[in-house]
Amino acid sequence: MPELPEVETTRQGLAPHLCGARLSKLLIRERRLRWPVEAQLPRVLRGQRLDSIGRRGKYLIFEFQDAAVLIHLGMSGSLRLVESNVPLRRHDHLLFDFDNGRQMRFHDPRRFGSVVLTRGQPLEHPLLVSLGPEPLGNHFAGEHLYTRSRGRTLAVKAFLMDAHTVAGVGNIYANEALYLAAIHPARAAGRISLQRYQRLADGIRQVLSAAVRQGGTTLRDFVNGAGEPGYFAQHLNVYGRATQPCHHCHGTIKLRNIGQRASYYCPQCQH
DNA sequence: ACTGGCTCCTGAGGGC
DNA sequence: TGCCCTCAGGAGCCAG
Repeated sequence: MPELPEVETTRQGLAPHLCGARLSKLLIRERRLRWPVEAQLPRVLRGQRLDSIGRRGKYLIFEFQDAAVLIHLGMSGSLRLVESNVPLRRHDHLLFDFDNGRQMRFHDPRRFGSVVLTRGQPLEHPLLVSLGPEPLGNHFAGEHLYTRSRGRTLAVKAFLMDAHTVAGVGNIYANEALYLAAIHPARAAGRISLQRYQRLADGIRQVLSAAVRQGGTTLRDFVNGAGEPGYFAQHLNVYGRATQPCHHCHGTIKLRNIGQRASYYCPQCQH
């Protein structure tokens, strides 16, 4: 499942090979993604130079001269650079050919991902404009979490995973950050002190930046732009470790559903 | 304004 | 061994 570190890993892998190149051809093989891929996409982008690849939360922003493309990887999506003579795989839905000979393939078995065209300021697009702060940016701190959570009764883990609270913190890293901050995932968001939220913000930064350094977490099939896996899985403290011993207290890691999502935690360490 | 539930989809994995 | 069934999971959307 691509989360922020996997998306950032993808961005860093693609940018050096594609920025500055012109899109020579775009083939849409399957337009039924989260939203139907706009039929005009190839016509609008053809011949345009790719100026940059940015990221906002889990959205990648491909900025061309006169338009931008927002790509979300959903939970099974990936973008890979290949030689154009590499055989197509099932679920290779979009093929982007660039004039430097590179081809980028959007692959997504479950089709929860999206490829959206925007002609205006990408950051003002409805999908991006109301996102919370970037967790690895300069404006993210415990004060923000504390202020936003006053009066809220939902579980802190669901609060964290809401992209309007903070952008890009998904299930794996929400579990890990709450463990680092010793906060129980089911605790009501509005009943956590400023001091504990500061510790949580630190935990989020810590776990996300470590995962970016490791090239992301490969659980099942995540690969970067070159088709390589990430190595953060071996640093996970709780995610996927139900019934195994806590690294801190040696108690047993528990699994339970919170907000319809698998939540892993140490009942002894987290309150 | 919040909150929880539904929805899209496929492949992995468990049960028999 | 192989088939069938269940279900996870991001996040937009909607109803209460």
